[in-house]
Amino acid sequence: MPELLEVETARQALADLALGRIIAAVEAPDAWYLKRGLTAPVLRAALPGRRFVSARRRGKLLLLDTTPAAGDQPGVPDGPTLALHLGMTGRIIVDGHPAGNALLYASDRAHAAWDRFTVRFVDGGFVGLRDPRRLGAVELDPDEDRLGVDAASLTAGDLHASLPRRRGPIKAVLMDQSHIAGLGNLLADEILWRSAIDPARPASSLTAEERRRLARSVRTTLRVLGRRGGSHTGDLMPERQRDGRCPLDGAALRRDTIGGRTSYWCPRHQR
DNA sequence: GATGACCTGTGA
DNA sequence: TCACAGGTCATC
Repeated sequence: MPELLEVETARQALADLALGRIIAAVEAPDAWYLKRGLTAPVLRAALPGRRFVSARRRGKLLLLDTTPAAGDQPGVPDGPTLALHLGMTGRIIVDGHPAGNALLYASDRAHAAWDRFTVRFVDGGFVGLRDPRRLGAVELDPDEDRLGVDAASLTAGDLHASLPRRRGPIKAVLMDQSHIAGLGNLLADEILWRSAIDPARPASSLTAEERRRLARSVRTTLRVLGRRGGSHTGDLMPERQRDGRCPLDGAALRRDTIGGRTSYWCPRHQR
């Protein structure tokens, strides 16, 4: 479950290790993995000869900008932008080393068949996307604005502007990538638990004070769990099971489907 | 806005 | 053996 924090770890690895190296070849053996009309021949025409010049992230989407053409000096992004999505079980591999910790719900083994996409460099190294479950994706020049504000820079003002107009459960709104980008199921549950807000509450029913509390909780949760090592290090995580109990007050946690996802929450202090 | 499909490894 | 994990998209 790579959420914002895991994708950010991958972004840092790419920024540290993948920039400035000349691309030699692209391997895209799984056509289904290429989205929005992209094909392997298009990639092979677009990338070799260029270098990655910056590694960005918007929500859960990784973005690698490239230099204009072969021979041009690195530093000026003017070529196509390669977008990588990790889906549920994707991991970035740089020169054979996986970026970040092993994922929950995903095998930590390496199968050649799981290498869905690889960019090889002239120097012999490579950047790869390994994904057992095939729920990730590769795009070229994606529409970045289909994603909302990145959760890492969310402000109370953003929530004041949007939540009063939204009817759906607050948890579904937090996970709507076109509204706020980067939060997945685990982070959303942890944030709402820390905010003491019932995940099924209509977003429009939150008071201004609750919106402020929620925005603060998004920042705090990302910072704390980021330091601990990822989305799976939340206080609520060990109790995400049947018969789980609230780490705050000991109440029996509820397990409900909210926003289409399994949600754990405390009916005593989340209101 | 809610639901099911996609995909496949894992563990009960 | 089979429910379940869940990010995203198509469809209702």
